[in-house]
Amino acid sequence: MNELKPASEVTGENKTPTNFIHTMIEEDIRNGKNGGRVHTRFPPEPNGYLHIGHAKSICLNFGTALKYNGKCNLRFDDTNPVKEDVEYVDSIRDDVHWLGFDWEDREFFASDYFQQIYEFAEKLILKGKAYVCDLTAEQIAEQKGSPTRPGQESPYRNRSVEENLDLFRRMKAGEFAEGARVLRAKIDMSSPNMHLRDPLLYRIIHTDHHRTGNQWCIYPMYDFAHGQSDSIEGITHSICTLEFEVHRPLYDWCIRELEIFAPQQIEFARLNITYTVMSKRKLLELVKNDYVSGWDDPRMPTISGLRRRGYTPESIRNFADIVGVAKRENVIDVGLLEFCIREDLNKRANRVMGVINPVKLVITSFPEGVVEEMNAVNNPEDPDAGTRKVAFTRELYIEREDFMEDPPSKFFRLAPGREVRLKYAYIIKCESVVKDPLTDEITEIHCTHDPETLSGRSDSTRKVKGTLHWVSATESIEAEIRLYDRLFMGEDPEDVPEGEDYKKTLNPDSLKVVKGYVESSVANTQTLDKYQFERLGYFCTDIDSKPGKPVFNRTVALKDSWAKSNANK
RNA sequence: UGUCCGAUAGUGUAAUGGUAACACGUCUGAUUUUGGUUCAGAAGAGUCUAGGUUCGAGCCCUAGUCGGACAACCA
Repeated sequence: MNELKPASEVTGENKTPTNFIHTMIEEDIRNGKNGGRVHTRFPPEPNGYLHIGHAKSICLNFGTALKYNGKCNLRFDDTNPVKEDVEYVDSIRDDVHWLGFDWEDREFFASDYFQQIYEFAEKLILKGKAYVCDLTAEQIAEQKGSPTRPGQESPYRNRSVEENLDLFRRMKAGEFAEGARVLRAKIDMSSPNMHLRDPLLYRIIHTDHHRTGNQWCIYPMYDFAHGQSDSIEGITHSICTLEFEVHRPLYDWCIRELEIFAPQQIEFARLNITYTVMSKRKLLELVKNDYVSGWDDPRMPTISGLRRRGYTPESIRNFADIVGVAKRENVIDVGLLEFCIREDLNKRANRVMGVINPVKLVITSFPEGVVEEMNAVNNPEDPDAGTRKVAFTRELYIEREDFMEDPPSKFFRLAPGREVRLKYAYIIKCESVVKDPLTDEITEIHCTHDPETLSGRSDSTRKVKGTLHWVSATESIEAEIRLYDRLFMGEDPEDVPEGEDYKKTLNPDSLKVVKGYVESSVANTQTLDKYQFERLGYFCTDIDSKPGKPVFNRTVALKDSWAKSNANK
């Protein structure tokens, strides 16, 4: 079910998500810019796990390349050794791949270009466009001014080319302490754009890099690495999120001063989803402080979390298509994501019966010790999925919510004196209930069955309002069921009273673990197998699942118009 | 008091000077051995405001309003 398809089959061509980026690209192609070539890149920093917002970017970048017969590179933007780690590199590779995209042999690292970028820096120094500055971080910040107030020029701004070159080379040689000096671009301290006020290009960091080890002790800043990397790779369209819009003049400045190939940076609005947070910093905090079990906790909006939750790559790609690409800030209703996975799983997931809040039901008219094999359809949406047998016995479990002693008129399920069909089995009638004398809790429901109504029989045409799922009390297997709800209680977790923190809005009931029973056909279930538990929702086998002791995650519940109409009252 | 960006049904996204469409959501009804699916249908915006250009403006221009981004040796 999750087999990887070639990238060429997964998206692009047939779907036409017309958006402003594609409009721009088509114009570039028409004008013969870059010889009509389209080359994009997905440039994550390996300092955390990818989330659904990255998925949107991945689909955009790889999808765009596919659509215009171009290429898309995977490039790790690893210019800050103190935050980055190989663990993240590996997870990013896995996630992009799992989503269904292939970067072939074009896996790059900004750190691959450190030497080249260093030479770019020397070139700038030689041109008199960069200088070594000895000010402290605090002093630089102070002299930067504010958006409405111009900055002041550094006293080191007019060092000679020779002195700058000498100092920069000694920075590289490790002669100076961390933070002692930086290389700065010489642009305009009174520019209305803060990023043009002599931005930092290089800083000294005496930390081993996950790829280059101790080879370097100076590292380029984002602004002096990203555009250069794009240029080196021949990226034609460098797609990024809105917050980099103000960086674009600097991006262009560097390219122009360096006189190298000029990619075009295009910005789009990042994805936001209701009831979740989408920043690596916050997600990292949730992981580090054990608010969740890890980056792949099924409640996390990470790709690995969604995967473990039971989402399919197809559903996520489709979601990325549906939400569209634009420049205005947006918040997508999490219901749309749920729609996408239901739509996909409805077609693909086999049905199975499982009871997650069991109450015993005894068919008093059915003989003891007899096991009747009922025929069940695996997937009504897919005739090729075939059928299976489900064991029916005198004692069964049904869902506690499927019985009411004193039901409202619109309740179609079981109640004293009422009839329902047991799916794939008989119509039964409730005769009595047994209660715990102490708690008044119903412990057993006693019913009789009508043997003439066996499912599938030509003469079993009697109609009843309700059909219940069930499981044999003796032939089913016990399972751990993990029921997930949204991680945060409020639509916007950031929307908290002054001085409070988004973590205050964490939903204490986002995970409920229950013991349930499932039909024995799933005894040999494998990790990530997906099912629809009839009438309940879509479930997927968790990595914690063991043979004989299955564990299922609820991916998403089925739509429930009954529950909804009740909730509205 | 700065610069940049944005503003279209509840939420998103289209409409590229010709009279607002699609998806999700909502609401009906039909079918259904899943209160699922499917099918049929409905309601819901006159495009932030004010001017202007034009035969004609959601699209172009101007001003304003509101929202966002920008002052990390992060990316």
